Amino acid sequence: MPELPEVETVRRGLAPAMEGARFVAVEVRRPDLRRPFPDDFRGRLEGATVKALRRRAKYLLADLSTGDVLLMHLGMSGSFRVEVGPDAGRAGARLVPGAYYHARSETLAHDHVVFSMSSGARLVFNDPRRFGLMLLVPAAELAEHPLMREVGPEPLDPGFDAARLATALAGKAAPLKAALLDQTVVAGLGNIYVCEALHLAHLSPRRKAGTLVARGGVPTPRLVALVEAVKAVLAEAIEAGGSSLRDHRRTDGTLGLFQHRFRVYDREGEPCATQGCVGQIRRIVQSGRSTFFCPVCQK
DNA sequence: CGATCGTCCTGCATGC
DNA sequence: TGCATGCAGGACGATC
Repeated sequence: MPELPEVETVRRGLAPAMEGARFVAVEVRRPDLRRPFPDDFRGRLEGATVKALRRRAKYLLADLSTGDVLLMHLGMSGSFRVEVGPDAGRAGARLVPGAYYHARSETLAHDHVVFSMSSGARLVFNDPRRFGLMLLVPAAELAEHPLMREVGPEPLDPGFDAARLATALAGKAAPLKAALLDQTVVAGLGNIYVCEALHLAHLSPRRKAGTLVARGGVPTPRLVALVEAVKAVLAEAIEAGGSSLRDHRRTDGTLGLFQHRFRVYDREGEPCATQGCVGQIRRIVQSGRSTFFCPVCQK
């Protein structure tokens, strides 16, 4: 699913429809996502105003006027679509000048949650595989919530740097691929962007994570390059509106574009894109998941 | 404690 | 065409 760039793209799409708007009606059509919905989910949301819509790791966080935070995760296949009513032109214009939004549609298969907002927008959460999640957490408890407590640094924040990553990776025997997928090491990376970042940094996904840290916990030049690669790949992907494979679309229905810029992901057998490299992209399986890399230039 | 593995669920592509 | 199999952007809980 949605990794950090896709979740951030969704956040940017939802924000104009949610921020400053009130939940007028909340419909839960299917209460059994990854976890059951909280008791009185509807009652706690209706009437509440969204103060801000934030993202942390792959979670969307809506700060509510009631003191609750609505925490949402898209799982593997979750998406939102923003619909505006018969007054589509007006409402759409009010949401984002020039942006296209869905006209109000019939309910589709796997539409599990519908938020009707005072902005005039209907926000429909669709999730075929039902790995998604919605919870309400009192704001004061958010930082210590089990889902948030262990989450690592935001990779695009200045606080995520080589020194910070060195601390997390020091002594780790796990392959770099697995270490970067670990949300406590760095937040928001998933299978695609780990593959892409490792290729950009010319690092093998099979290399032991601890080998990027020199004695005394000092980051090696390779680790510095990895941090730069992670930031660059994520920033470029957000700029492109994320990647659209099977499920992910932007909230206005348009496709993200970053999949056209994959250098390794799902490119098994293709020539390596690294300047001057004669390698061919290979697919291997690590901890049960596909890894794509170039065995020639990734060391 | 840390590191793997299986599992949740549905849809789609592939191959026989 | 029909069916079986495997695979998919995530992450938790069990297990070693």
